Amino acid sequence: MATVDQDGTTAGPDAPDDGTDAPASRLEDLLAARRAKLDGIRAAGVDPHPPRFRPTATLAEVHAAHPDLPPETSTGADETVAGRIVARRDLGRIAFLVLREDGVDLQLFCRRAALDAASTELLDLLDVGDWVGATGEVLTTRTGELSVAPVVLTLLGKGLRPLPDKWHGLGDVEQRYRQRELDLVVNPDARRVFDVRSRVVAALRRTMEAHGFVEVETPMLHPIPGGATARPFVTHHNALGVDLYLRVAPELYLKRLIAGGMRRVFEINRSFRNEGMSPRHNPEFTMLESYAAYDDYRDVMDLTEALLAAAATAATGGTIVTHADREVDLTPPFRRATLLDLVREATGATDLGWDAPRDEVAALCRAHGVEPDDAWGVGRLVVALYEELVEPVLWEPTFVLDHPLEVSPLARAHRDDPAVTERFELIVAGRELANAFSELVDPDEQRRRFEAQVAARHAGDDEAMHVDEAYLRALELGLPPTGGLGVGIDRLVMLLADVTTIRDVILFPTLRPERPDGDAAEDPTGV
RNA sequence: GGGCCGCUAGCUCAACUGGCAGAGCAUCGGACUUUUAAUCCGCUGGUUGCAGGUUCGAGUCCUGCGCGGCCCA
Repeated sequence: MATVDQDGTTAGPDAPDDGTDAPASRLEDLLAARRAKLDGIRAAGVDPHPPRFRPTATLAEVHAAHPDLPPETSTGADETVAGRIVARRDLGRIAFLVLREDGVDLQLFCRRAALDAASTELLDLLDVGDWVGATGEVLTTRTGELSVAPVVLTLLGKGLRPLPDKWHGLGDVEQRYRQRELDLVVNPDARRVFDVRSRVVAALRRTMEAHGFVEVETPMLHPIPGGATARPFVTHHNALGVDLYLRVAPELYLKRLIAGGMRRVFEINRSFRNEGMSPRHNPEFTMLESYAAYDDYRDVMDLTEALLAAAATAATGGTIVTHADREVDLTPPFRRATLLDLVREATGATDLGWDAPRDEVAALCRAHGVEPDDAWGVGRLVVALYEELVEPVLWEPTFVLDHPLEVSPLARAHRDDPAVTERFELIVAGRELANAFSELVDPDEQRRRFEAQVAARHAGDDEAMHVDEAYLRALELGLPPTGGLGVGIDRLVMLLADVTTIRDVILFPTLRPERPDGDAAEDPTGV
């Protein structure tokens, strides 16, 4: 094979060339070359998968401990570091390896004469992609680059597959999503986005806790899908012999906790909607939902502002962020405007009201390129105008208030106008980031709303809700006034990390499975 | 679901109007004691997404399929 003699010693520069060296270019050959080195490592008595390693410092810590050293400085400090080799430059009796750990790079300045015998042998068998530990002095090279000059190299894990191009990285978006691990190794921006995501979620949790909320976890397997108008995924429980639905929202269970006397609860977790995919929709996505006893939707607006300001600060250091080459000012307070006023403004129909004749509103829709559905009432028609004309162009954060009752089956009717609900959506950069309302807590009214949903379902709306008797029973137990909030975490991270597709903020976005080659795939459930 | 675009070596990309499938990087062999996409010399590497069709000849044209992207629903 390529570099290993039959007795397992390396075929280095001094070894005789027996002329059997296989070329290595096709993937198959690249893999074979690395396996040959793995064999050589084992033959040398080295465990390629050691059970444990103890660095004395992370690469980031080495950088932090030795800032701004002039060239050719010896620090006298010995460290043991570890990472993956992402670049290798061989210069005769010297080799430079670049280690990467947690997104931080550090150079190893390997003088063969300084390495012990085993490490010298190992050096010849190391490839880009391998995990390695190194012990030696921290110093700077002639060009001033901070480096560790190892005396000992330790193999921590052999990479058997080649890494993508060191300069161009991995460009194929499909591979980036299917093999996110590769994306994370070679594309620093992928790493940055998920660092932002982690900081944002942590900041949201801290803020909720600071506001007295308790984190809970409610079922993902629902006997009746509820809490949002959306098509669910169906699954099956074998032992119970029943179909269950992956939740489209945790809302109803969380409000049952308020009925049970938990004053303030929140959940950060996945929901699932069986709908089309787009740069803004993934079938599974993450929401923060919270419910607070005694609050109304105005209180929830204050909470929402605090959450966004905290998230923006965690992500970028401040509340003014850049998205798609434009500035977004997330400094509270945010603009507040009713949906009706925004539609009046956008259409010029200044006298538009919820009691307008349906025909007139439908005509207004057509005049603005919106095709009205026969099943839609005035409320839904005005929302259609809003979604077409207003939402996409709202750039600065805006609380859009008081959605029509027709499209808000779980929200309390407005205290001043029975045609609308006490509801808001927060729009930033043309996208809905949050949805909230003063919750409907009257069980009789809720039952009437559910029944209207069932009627809509029978009329062909397969996103309409079902009657959820367990939820109604909880409402009959009695709820105090309650303010509820849902925040789309994925979209929030998109905004704050300045990316335009949801797949870039989800580590493993949903994709059509790769077709199995050869025999047909077995049923993975084993039933 | 519909429309448009893409799929060529491990990676990033070329290949004119249908006429011998190429480059850089990586790999492999060699040189080199301070490199930074190291450099230099040499060699390799292909089911052009898959299946058909048209043609003397298909990466290129046609049909179907697969996967992805964008737009629309």
